[in-house]
Amino acid sequence: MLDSATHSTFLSNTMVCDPLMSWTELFGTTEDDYSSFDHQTDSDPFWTSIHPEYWSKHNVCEWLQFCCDQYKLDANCISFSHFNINGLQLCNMTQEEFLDAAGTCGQYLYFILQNIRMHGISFFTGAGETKPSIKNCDLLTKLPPDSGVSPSLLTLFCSSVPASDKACMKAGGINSQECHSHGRTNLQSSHLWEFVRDLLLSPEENNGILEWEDRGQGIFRVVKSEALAKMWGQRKKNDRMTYEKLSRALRYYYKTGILERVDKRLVYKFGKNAHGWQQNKI
DNA sequence: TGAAAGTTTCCTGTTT
DNA sequence: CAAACAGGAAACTTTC
Repeated sequence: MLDSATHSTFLSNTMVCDPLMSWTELFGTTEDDYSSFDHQTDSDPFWTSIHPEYWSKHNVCEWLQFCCDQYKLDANCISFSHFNINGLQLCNMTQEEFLDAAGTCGQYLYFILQNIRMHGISFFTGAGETKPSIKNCDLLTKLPPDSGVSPSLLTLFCSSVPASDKACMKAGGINSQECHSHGRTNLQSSHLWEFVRDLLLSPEENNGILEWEDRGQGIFRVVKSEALAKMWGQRKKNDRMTYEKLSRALRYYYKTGILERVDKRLVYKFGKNAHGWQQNKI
C-alpha cells in the first residue's frame, strides 16, 4: 500500500504544494520511519483501529496517504499544511473547509472521513455489513466531469448506492449507466473486463500481471496469463479457471465492442464500449 | 418464473 | 511441440 514509489510521489507533491514545509516538518516523520510505517500498514495500520476523533497528526497523515494511494487522488490538489492537525480537528472540519484545503479531492476526503466515522474501517474493506449512507449519492451528483477520480473510488461511491437509487446519478458528468454497472455488481462480482481494467489501474494489486502497451489507445498486455486466470478464479471462487477459458470470455467482448482485436499474442485493446480506462476520463 | 446477459466449459482447428 | 488464438456449442449463474 505504501510503497516507496508512492512515498516519493507523495513527498514531491508535498513540496509542490508548500515548498516551505517539508514532509517531516508537516508530519514529524523521518525517512527511517517509513520502514516501520510499512510494517504497520502491511497488516492493520494503527489509524484504522481507532476512531478518527482520536487520531494523532501522524494518523491523519497515514489516512491521507492511504486515501491518495487507494483512490488515486491527485496529491497536488491537497494543501498539506491544512491537514497538519489531529483527528479531533479533522473531524471538526466542515465540508467547505475540506473543499478549501483540497479542492475536489476535499469532497472525496470529506466523504471518506464521514463514512469511516459512521461505519468504521469496514467502509474501506467491505468486511462489514454496514453500507455508507445514501446521502453520499448527493455528493456524487456534484462531482465535476473532469474530476479525474479513479475508477476504484467511483466504484466505491457507486457500490455504496443501491441500484434502485441510481436515478439520482444524473448530473456531474457521471454516467448513471456506468454507475449502475458498478453498483449492481460491486467489486466482488464485477465483469471480467472491469476486473481487468481495475487491475491495470491498480499497480499495487497488479504485480506485473498486466501492463499497458499503449496507455493512450487502451492497448494492454497480459504478462502473466496463468496468474491473471488464477486471480480471476479467486474473484469468482472458481479454482478451475485457466487462461484458456478466461481468454474465451475476453474474445466474446470483441462482439460487443468492449475489446478490439490486436494481432499480437496476449495483447488486447479496450473498445469503444469500454469505459473508465482513460486517463482523466470516466 | 422465464428471458437475457455474461460467463464457463469443452471442443476442433489454426497460428506463432 | 507448446502456448495462444479463434470461434461454435451448450451449460450454468445471476439479475431483472
